[in-house]
Amino acid sequence: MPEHEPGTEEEFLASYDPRAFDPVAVTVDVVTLTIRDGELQVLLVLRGVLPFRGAWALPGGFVKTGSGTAGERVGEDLAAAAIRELAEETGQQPGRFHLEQLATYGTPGRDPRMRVISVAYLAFAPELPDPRAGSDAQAAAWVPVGSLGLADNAAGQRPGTTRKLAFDHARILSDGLERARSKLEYTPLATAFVTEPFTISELRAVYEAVWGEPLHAANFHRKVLSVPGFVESTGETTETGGPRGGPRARLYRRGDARLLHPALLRPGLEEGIR
Amino acid sequence: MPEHEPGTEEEFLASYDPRAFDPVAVTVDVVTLTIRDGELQVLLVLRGVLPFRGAWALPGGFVKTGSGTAGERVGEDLAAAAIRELAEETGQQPGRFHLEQLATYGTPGRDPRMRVISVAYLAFAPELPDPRAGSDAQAAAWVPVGSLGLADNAAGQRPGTTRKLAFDHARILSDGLERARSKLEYTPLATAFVTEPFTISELRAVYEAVWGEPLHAANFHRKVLSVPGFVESTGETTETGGPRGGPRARLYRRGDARLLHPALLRPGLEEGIR
DNA sequence: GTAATAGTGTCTTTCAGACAGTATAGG
DNA sequence: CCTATACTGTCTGAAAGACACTATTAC
Repeated sequence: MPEHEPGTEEEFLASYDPRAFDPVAVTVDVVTLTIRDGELQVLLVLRGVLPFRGAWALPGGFVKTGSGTAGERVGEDLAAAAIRELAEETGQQPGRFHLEQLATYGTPGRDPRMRVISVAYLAFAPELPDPRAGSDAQAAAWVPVGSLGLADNAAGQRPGTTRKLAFDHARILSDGLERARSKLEYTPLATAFVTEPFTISELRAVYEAVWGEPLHAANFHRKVLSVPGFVESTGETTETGGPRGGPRARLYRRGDARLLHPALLRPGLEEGIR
Repeated sequence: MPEHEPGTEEEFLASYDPRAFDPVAVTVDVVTLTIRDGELQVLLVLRGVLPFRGAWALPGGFVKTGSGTAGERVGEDLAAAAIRELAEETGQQPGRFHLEQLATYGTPGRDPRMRVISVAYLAFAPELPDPRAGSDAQAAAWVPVGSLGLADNAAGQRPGTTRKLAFDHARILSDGLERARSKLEYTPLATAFVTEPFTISELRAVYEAVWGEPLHAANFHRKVLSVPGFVESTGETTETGGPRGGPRARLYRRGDARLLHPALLRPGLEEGIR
């Protein structure tokens, strides 16, 4: 780190050498969640290159840092890199997802190649067509999270069919799932998993899939409608009843609330996590 | 990125050149909050080096990435770097703080020297002695957050006395404050701001300082004691009454709950953030 | 004494959850 | 017909907020 102390910021920056640093790489990894076949699924890629060739991993890649130096705005933003990775694998245009930063993972040795800092993002998507493999990937697929046997505290796991994820991606996915479960409680993000217009039952299916437990249909219905700004009625109903009978359901679109008051508290969490 | 496809992971890693990447630096910045003189304060340093010499900033510095290559576990973990920075400025031993990762900031141009990815951490500290300046800093001080005129949505600001922070540290601090306000609701983290044993009034003062509004003393008292695992009684009381009279208060220590059920909801947030 | 604070009792309102019941659809 | 589902009514218990009140200390 240069310490010759020029007088002005301009002089200082002109004489600054960014290559004096040890090599580090910055990547983004994206946990993309959706509901398919009534269960929570995550977008994974089958790695086609080393390291971890042949293992499943979260889609991700290196952030384009650019080669400019002082003051030039080169390279891409972290969120932009996440959107790019997501678009590569799903073939969807960016605007369709809710995307938020999850956490950053930088423990030495987590990538065998070099020191890698991974900024993980969390995306919520409505039901999408089958993914396509991007570069460096042999395949991309939606995988039920319950089939991954993650060591977290949610219900509905099948530890038998564990598929080992590359790097520390099991940990990242686990953190993403916990964030998703938590955010359903106090934000209207469940609506990011459905396409408009949607029924209250479809919304309930989202909660049941993410939380991994059945909810009381009648109380859920009343609760959703009583939270201001969660959903708003379109005045329409579905064309037909459900697949196994029942009346036509009313249709709703997303409301304008960004926080749910009061929140939808997750059941089964009553007696404290001590 | 080499693409000559050796057969095994070992061969691949041996031929991998980490220096083929554009230069990026990774830093940690720490938002350290405490309660002093009944108000929420943040630890800032007065920068003694360029860029932004003479401006106040969050304490932070470059992560030691080490120069090892394939597979070697060199360099320091991100959290370790945050603890190191914190210890440098406060002179306190690490274990006394609650520390958690806040978010990562990597917009191109946010640091005029080069592309810098900053992993921000959030620390909660009990009342501590005056800080000392570490390297690269002319001074370090506890600064009331209300005096910084941040553009956030909390009460009790004085936009007149704005002190401009270096880099995008105003944004980072603002995010940290919002995280702190939110975490007081559903976790027992308020206890990280007081020294054991503490009184319910001291705990209430923490909530009032962080949330920036007075709370109903009687209801707060009953509420805290009714949440299982939040605090546990020591059986002792204070030696004397308060500075302006009143009976001796009972003393408590931290309970074993990690989540508050039911939560202490923040008032004034009732009508939704639409 | 007065003023301030610690802590308790109790009432009202709100909300979550349980359960019953009605109406509408598919088969 | 039977069954499944959408939605409403109503009751109970938990909890938040408001207010009144007592007890204990500093001054």
